[in-house]
Amino acid sequence: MTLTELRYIVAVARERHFGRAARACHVSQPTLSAAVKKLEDELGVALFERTPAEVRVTALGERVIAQAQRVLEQAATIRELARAGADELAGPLKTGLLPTVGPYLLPGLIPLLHKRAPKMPLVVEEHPTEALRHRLKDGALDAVLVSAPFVEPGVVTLPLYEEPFVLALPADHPLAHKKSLSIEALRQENLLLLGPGHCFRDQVLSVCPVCETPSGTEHSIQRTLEGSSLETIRHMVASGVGITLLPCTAAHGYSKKILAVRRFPGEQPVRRIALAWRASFPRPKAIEALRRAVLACPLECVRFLAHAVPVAA
Amino acid sequence: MTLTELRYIVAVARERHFGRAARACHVSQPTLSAAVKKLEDELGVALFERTPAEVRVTALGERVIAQAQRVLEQAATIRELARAGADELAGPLKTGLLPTVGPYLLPGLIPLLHKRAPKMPLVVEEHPTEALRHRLKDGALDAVLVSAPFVEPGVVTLPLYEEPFVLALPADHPLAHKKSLSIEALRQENLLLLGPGHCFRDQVLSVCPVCETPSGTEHSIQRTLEGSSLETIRHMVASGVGITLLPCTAAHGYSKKILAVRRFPGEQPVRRIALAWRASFPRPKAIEALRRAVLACPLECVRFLAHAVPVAA
DNA sequence: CATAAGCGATAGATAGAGCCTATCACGGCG
DNA sequence: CGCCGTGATAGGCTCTATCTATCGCTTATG
Repeated sequence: MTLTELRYIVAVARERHFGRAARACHVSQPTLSAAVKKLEDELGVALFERTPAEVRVTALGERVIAQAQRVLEQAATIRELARAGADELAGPLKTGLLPTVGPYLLPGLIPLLHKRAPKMPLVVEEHPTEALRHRLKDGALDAVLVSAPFVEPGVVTLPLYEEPFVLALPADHPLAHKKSLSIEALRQENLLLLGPGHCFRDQVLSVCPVCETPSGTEHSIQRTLEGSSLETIRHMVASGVGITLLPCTAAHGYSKKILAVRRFPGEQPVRRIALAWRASFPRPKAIEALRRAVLACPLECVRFLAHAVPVAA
Repeated sequence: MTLTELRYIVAVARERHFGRAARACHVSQPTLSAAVKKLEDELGVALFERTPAEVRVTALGERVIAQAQRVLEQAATIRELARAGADELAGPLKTGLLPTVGPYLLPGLIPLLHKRAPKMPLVVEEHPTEALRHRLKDGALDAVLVSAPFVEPGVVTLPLYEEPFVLALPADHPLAHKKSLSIEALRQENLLLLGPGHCFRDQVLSVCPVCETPSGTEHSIQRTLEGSSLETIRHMVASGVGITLLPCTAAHGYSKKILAVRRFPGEQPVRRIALAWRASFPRPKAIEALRRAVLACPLECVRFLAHAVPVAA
């Protein structure tokens, strides 16, 4: 039994005439006759009674043809489903990003993407790098925004922008007004840090000066704040608890009279935010739309990498 | 799109593995891969995301496969319909017969046929010959029992039995006891006749003697009883209104003290009852069952023609 | 009554679809 | 680094869906 054969018997039943039915199906009359006969043989029943005057549908044929029509309708809805879903820019895109990225990127990204791909809602999750990696691999996420390097077999990674780290400190802190600023100057400062697992924490530690201690090398005086976010740390800095390094996109929002933000001179510490997706993900246009939307985001302090080349691991 | 392809994608979705799905479908893995790809190309969408670790069903794929399952179920119903209807001895057989046959044949025929083909109810209509002819040709009836000759293009006719005409008359009628009986003796009798359109009326007239009248040749004194049946005529004969000729199967039922029934000696007038059906009717076994059931009917006064050969016009 | 026309079935030929085996490319794993 | 398992690809074969041409039957018509 084939869908073609079902189309043929429905046509014959409708036209009550093999020749007309064949024309309606755009095949020759022998083709249609043979197909009908083949189906009748396969089913072991006569669907039509051929008389010289007319083609009559048997009692059983009526039921079979009604059912065939149902099958054809259902098959047609498959095509409709496909047509409706053929647009890669339709349907939710499951996206994951770092907690140190989301709050500062999404407010600009979401409206942009909604304008460019209105039928593609962005479903967003925030997780640390390793959770993002895992959820990307097992299909829970379609795309992730992480900090480079991000190497994973079967995953394509594409850097989107470089984001300098800036120093955030209370407005009345001595370093807020010192002419020359260097990383070294942080050695004796009380540095507030995100909890372990946050890649930004590790990046901060890797650029900060270390100090000698009895137990070996240690970083400057620091307080790790478990379960906190950049936002809470910023509030704490503003309230005078200590200083911190922030991605530049996370530095704004406080009055300068309370919170001072300073760039480092010369070669600045940076992180490189990259977009990553499974190489096999079947909606490349959705990825591309997301990429372009990120590049168009109003992030004033970052350096966009519009012409970076995707790298597959 | 083919039903085979739909089967394949459903299997892949179920097994989440091309190789296992191929085994489940009893085809090689490349065959299945190619078929899935062909369907995806035709629909213009990706149904599966192939990763080294596993095969993932896309969001759209989920919907397409659910729909495909529905299509396959509906297609399976066609097979079930056909299987249930493959028995030619199942389903009603639309049968028509003469009003002068039905009341005398059916009481014996129905139980016999019900025993031999329990799943084939006999749907019965009584009509005059021409109405039967018309309804047979246009498919309203599948088989008819008529009086031969019955010639019709595309229709096969097969005589089943010969039925003598007998004389019915009041028990106190002179002819009821006369030793020698001949058709000629009816010349002056009051002959009761069915209305025009009944073939039996014509058959009776064709065997009865005619008498000369001023306006030409006419039959013996007769009364045509419009809208009547053999039954009513028989009652009228019993009540003494006149005499009549009856098919022998219609002669029984009255006490001999009231209604006398006499055969004619020698060559008897007869009618030949035949079974007729469209040559193209697709249930020959149903016709054969009906034929055998008629031949097995307890009609004591008829001569069965068990070995007659079907004749197509 | 013979001829012509209409219809579905049949015959023979051809192109394509479906299927196979063998092999490749790629990632995972010891 | 080589081996295994996966799905994709290549090459070849068979079957089938389709075509054109024709037949056989029935009906309409001169």
